Amino acid sequence: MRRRLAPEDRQLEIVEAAERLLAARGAQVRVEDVVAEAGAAKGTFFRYFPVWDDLLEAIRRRTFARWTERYAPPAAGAETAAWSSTLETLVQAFVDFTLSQRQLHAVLFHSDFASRRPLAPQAGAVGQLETLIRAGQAAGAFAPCDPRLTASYLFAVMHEAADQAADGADRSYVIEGAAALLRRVLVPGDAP
Amino acid sequence: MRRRLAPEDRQLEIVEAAERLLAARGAQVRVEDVVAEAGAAKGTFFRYFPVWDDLLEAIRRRTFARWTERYAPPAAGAETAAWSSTLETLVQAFVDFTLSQRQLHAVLFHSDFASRRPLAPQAGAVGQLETLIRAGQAAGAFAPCDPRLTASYLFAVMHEAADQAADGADRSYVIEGAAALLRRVLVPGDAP
Amino acid sequence: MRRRLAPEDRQLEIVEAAERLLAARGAQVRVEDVVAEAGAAKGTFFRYFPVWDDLLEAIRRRTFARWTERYAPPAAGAETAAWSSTLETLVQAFVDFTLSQRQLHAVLFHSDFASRRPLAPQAGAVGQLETLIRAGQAAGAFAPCDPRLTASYLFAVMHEAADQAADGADRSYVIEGAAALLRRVLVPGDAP
Amino acid sequence: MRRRLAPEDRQLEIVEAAERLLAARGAQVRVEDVVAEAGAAKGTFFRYFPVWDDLLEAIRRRTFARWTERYAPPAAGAETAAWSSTLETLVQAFVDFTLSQRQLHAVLFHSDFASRRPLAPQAGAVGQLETLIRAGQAAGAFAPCDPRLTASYLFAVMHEAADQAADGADRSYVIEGAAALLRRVLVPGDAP
DNA sequence: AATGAATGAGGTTTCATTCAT
DNA sequence: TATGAATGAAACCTCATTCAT
Repeated sequence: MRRRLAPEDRQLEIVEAAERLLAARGAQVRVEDVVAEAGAAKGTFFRYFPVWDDLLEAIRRRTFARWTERYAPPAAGAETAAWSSTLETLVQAFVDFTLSQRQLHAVLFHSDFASRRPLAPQAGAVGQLETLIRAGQAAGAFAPCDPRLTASYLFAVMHEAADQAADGADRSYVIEGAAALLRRVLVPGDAP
Repeated sequence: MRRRLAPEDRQLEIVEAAERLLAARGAQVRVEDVVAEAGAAKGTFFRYFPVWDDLLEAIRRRTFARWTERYAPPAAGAETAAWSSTLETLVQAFVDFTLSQRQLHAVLFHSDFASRRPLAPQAGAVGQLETLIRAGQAAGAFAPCDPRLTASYLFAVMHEAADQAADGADRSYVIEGAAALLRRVLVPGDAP
Repeated sequence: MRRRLAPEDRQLEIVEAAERLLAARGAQVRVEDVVAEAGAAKGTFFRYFPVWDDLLEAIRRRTFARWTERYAPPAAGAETAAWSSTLETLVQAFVDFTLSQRQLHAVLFHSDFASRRPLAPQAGAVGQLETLIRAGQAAGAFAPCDPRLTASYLFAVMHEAADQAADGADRSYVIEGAAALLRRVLVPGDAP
Repeated sequence: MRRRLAPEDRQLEIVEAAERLLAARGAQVRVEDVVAEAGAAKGTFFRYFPVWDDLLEAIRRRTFARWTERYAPPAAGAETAAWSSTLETLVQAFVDFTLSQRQLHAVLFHSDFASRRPLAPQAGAVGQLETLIRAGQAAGAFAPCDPRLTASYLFAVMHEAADQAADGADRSYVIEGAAALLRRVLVPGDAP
């Protein structure tokens, strides 16, 4: 049963099959499962992803793209009166996005893969947060600080919020807590 | 070549051998390597650690103990005039401690093991930080907040600082940045 | 169904199983076949022969040993009046020995293995022939020549005789032809 | 990028590409490498050579042709006063020819291919040697013997000489040794 | 005739874990 | 309690060959 496809299409089928399985079963997925789900042969898998981690990297890229689609930060120079609520929206979106794909999240960001294939520092939500901080500073709404370093720290907080929620903590509570933390760090005069 | 030892001694030999190897070679270490280093037989290993993760858990416990030895937080009720510098000392100690055992850190906290065997929320440095926050609040030096949740968030920041330093960022710079963040969050009136 | 054996015994079982299969089916044999025949598990095979060629090398050694058992050259210094018939006996023994294990011979000496794992020059029948030549020369029965080089050439002839016989040529005829050739080369005054 | 060629030209391109690669990298060469080098598609390869061994057979034929070009034996009935030096020339030419394409030689004559696709007995240098022996006998210069069988034996010696040289033995020495052996076998009264 | 994506059996190797001794 | 041989599922990967286009 040989189906000939354009390489991009075939690759896409494999990636989507893998995403489906990883979302459902987490790290237990094997090459064999993926090709079964994708209706392809083993050799075909290795044509597109010579090493398993290559697949995970592709999935990570897609996940970032999906996130960017879901949450677009205010454009630089935007007249945003309410920077505080922007922060809250961000945290909320991030936590919900992460919760919506727990298992996949664990595979991509809490596994050996994550240390074998480190991310560029400006990739994904961290880079986005950095951009947001720069915009807020340019607008005079955020306190001065190293945007990149602060972004990595505050992203760690958001990430932790998502992990807490995934572990059963109350979603709104952790979101509000994290958002408050971000406000205190970024917004001058934000009193406890 | 059978060496009879008290069970605790035998177990200790194995753990220490494993620590040595994990510190040097990270995640590549196998049961076989450990028993070779420890001078024990494979079956003996599994008597003490029925599955591999049990060994890692034991090592994690020891690592926490070592950390507690190295950094003791101010006792509750202590008269600490300088809570800000307490925070800085903590961040610094934590980053240095983590850097001193990078490979081991990666295995314990950035690998599949970490998600297979989640930590109790109050374990290790997080619990310590929670205690510290409560003490600061009791002394009226820290702003009111949920100590446990805030501890988990701020620990995430410290952890990120250590990872940044491990990735080659300037140690003092990331420490200072993280300490500043902790101050802003905890100390009322800490202006940017 | 776990059978615990002394390592040598288990290794022997595997080698013997492999020999049986190689003799019967030639180069088509796979690890899986061998372990099935030997009643062992795949992992057991690789404990003893980390690489397939290691197995073939072991079999080659055994084959040489078996040959040495079957044909012992005259001891150095022996009073052998009839060096010519010694040569004939040698050729005949060699051809018959080779014919008795054609398939195995092909695998060991006419396959990629042979070039991947070259033989020491004095190994097996070549070394034996060298010894024989030296003995004949010491007895004044053989013409002077480089014993090692000549041995390698005359062994090539014997080998070719065996291959011819394996290919269907008349056994006695090729043996007599090869023996005559050896005589002409080694025995002074042997007229055509 | 489809290039239309006369079938013979296309086939020739493939064979030449394969020869180049086999000469350089020996048995590691894959169909994929060959078509890349030849600028053809995989399917095209199999149009001309339905199985890989067909390619090797074609190359073997070309190698024989090249050899015949390089070394032409004295025509039957030629007046060759110096049959001994003819033998020496032959050995020398053969060893040098073989050395000039070691890797290719190994693939063609010391690999599984050689046993999967046996040669006709009169092919190549063996047949040539047979012809030479017949000519020498016709001229009364060589002793009587079965020309075909003797040719196969003496060719084995030449082959071994080439292998020795390829393994690092002194070229002139092994050539002289082999030539002397051929003389002793073929030329009556050639004393040691 | 040409292309190159797809196939899938084959093969090597690893290693946590088991269990006979 | 200790030993270490044995297990076997997995994982990874290759590559000659096929065949839809």
